[in-house]
Amino acid sequence: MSKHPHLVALGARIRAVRESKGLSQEGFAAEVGLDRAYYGGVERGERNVAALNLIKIAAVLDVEVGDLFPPTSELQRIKGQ
Amino acid sequence: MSKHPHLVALGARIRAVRESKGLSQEGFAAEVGLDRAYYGGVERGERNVAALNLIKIAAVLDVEVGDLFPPTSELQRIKGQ
DNA sequence: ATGCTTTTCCGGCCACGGCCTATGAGTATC
DNA sequence: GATACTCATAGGCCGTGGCCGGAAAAGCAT
Repeated sequence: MSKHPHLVALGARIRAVRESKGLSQEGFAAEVGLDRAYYGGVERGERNVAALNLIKIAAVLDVEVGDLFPPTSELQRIKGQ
Repeated sequence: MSKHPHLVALGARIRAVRESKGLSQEGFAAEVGLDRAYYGGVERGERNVAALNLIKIAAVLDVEVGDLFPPTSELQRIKGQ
C-alpha cells in the first residue's frame, strides 16, 4: 500500500484529531484495540484501513466517521497531486 | 465476515442511494470497478470494505463518504442489536 | 406459466489488511 | 553521557479483503 493521496489525507485528519486530544499513537492505538505499528501506518496513509476499524477509531476519537474523510471536493482536488 | 451490525447499516445506506438512482448492483459495481458478487456482499453487510473502495463508491454515487456512514449515535444504538 | 433481470450464494484463488517483534531516529530531561 | 518518551520502518505471519466463474433464487413483467 503505497501512500495513496486519499489515504494520506485521511490519515492526516485522524492524526490531527488525535493530537488535538493530546494522545500518543501508542496509547491511542491501544485504546482502539489496534497494533501501534499498524496504526502508525494508517496515520501516514500507508494503510487502506477497513470500515470496522474506521468506526472504532472515530468512536474513540469521539467524532463522526464522516468527519475523518475529507469532503469529496477536496478528494477530487487531491487526485491531481 | 459475519454481518456485523455496523456493516449492515453501512450497506443498507449504500443500497438506498444506489436504488434511488435506479442503478442495478451489477451495473453500478462495474462503474465503480468492483466485482458484482463482492459488491453485493458489501450491501448485505457481509464485507468489511476498505477505505479506498468506500471513497470510490461515494464518488460514483455522488455523495460524501460521511453520508454513507450512520452517525455514531445510531451506531451506538445498533450495538445492542 | 415463461421469460428476463436482478440478486444471492457457492466454490476457489491471490493479494493485501492487520498483528507482532524488533530496530532506529528524534526530542527532552536529569 | 544516560534514561525515557514518541514516532518511523522493516520483515514475517495469518486471516480476510477482493476477484472471478457459475448457478440457484427471487422479483417483475408479459
